[in-house]
Amino acid sequence: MCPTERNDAASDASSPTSLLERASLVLGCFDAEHAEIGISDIARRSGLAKSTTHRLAAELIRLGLLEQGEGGGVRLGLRLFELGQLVPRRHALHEAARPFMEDLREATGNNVHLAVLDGIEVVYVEILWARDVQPLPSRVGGRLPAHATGVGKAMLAFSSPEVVRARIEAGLARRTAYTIIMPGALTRELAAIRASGISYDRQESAMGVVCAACPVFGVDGAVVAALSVTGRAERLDIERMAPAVRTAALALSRSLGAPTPT
Amino acid sequence: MCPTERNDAASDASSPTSLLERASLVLGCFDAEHAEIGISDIARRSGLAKSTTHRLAAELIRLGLLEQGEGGGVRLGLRLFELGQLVPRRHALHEAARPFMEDLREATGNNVHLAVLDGIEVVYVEILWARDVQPLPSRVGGRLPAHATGVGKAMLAFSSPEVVRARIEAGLARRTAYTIIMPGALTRELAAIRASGISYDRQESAMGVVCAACPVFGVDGAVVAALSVTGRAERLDIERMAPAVRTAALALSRSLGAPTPT
DNA sequence: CCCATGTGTCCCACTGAGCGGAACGATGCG
DNA sequence: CGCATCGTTCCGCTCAGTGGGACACATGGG
Repeated sequence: MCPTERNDAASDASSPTSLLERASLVLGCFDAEHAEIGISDIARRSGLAKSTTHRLAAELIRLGLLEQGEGGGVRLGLRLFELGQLVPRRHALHEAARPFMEDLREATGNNVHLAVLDGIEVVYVEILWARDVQPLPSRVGGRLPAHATGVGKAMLAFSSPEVVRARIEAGLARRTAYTIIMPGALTRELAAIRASGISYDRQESAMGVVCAACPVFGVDGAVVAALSVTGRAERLDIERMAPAVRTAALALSRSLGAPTPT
Repeated sequence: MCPTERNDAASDASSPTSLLERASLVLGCFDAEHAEIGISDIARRSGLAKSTTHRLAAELIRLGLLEQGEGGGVRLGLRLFELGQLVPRRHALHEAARPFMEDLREATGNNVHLAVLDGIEVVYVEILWARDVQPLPSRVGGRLPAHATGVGKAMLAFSSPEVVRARIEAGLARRTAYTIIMPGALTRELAAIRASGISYDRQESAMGVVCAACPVFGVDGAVVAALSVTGRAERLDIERMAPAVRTAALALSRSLGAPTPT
């Protein structure tokens, strides 16, 4: 429903100039809720001409980036999954972080998240679910604005001022009643995180969801990721989780070759 | 080393006509061993002109499909990981198969693989490693010729004759001394698998690696995946594993809504 | 029953996006 | 120092890609 508004938000107003941009627009039409889409639907969402979409889709299918679905529509192809598994930012972290994440789940009994910063947004790279799987909105490969998540704030706090400025200038979109939307409030929050080394999310990204997060540093001392323990507000005491998260994040940072913090 | 031969194998001899094909060639230059590559290197591998490669890479970076590496080169971007997580063929299976795969690892104590058939090759969708992680060559997102793997033969055996013919016509490449390379031998092997419901890999894909695999069926009764228990030849008695693999595959098929086999 | 509206597919004249040879400055190795 | 190779930039030519329009087919309401 409301099939035309996606394009307005995605491609601003200018028609895409390059073919690759058009193809990228087509790929961007898919999400977790829309796994298989028809040609006309894609054309509508992406704002491309139907004939263009058709030809583009046919080519993408030939390359394995899309594939013919069962309901006559098309869906993302296995080749994308293959390529996705090779992404270094994800791969290297995945390997290194896995044991520490398992420790953290064992110690806290809660959901453990690993995320990286991509520009001004966070991308979840790995999630370990707690034993009693309580459905959380987060998803591996999912993308959220950095200012509205625990892991995002943890990484922003230790990023360059340019990144923080870019985040603010792009707008601090509200996600819940608790989301930090004032630039001044965000700056103060980041200073507090920098001082304490721990970042809390008190229902700022989704109602009823809280987390405690810590930054993870790489060889050059720059922040490369963030770890968090996440759960439902009524069950999880995030202050009590802080030491465990911090310990795991420090251990992971050390194993990545980060210089020992002063 | 030998930087020019990749292109000869990948793009046959004809220069790629479409821009998307060129971009796909660039993305295809990356693998597990080559996570970050320079522009000139990509140009050499893909057979494209250096200026073309440069412009292409810049655009792919703009779209998030590539990103600037640390050593001056470029690497696959996070957006590819994102898209890869949305691939339905992987996603739906992943969710459904996980508990059965864990059962199987628990029951056998060995490595459990889940793979799907993509054309005439298999792609590993999920791998659960045994407690004592003995390094196997398989990798999530990895791709192998179907005729040379246990999971591949399991799926070929229950695929349409056209798929089998396509596999044979594309050539039964040898991977080890035990790989089935004669079309007649493959046809006979597939008939045996069809009869018994179980497929064995006796060091046919890699020396020292054996597995027992079973097909997994979907709603329409067509094969959608394969499960296997894999291990090192000197430690794993694959005949003893067969009942467990078969049980898990049947249970998974049933949970996917497959019609009960006659 | 037909018409209206949806789908996926195909055609083709026009044009501007992309190609790649060439040249550039920076770096590094012998 | 010269030579090689790196990433980057420029620019004229040309053919790949565009998109409006037409088509066959399925659906479903009057």
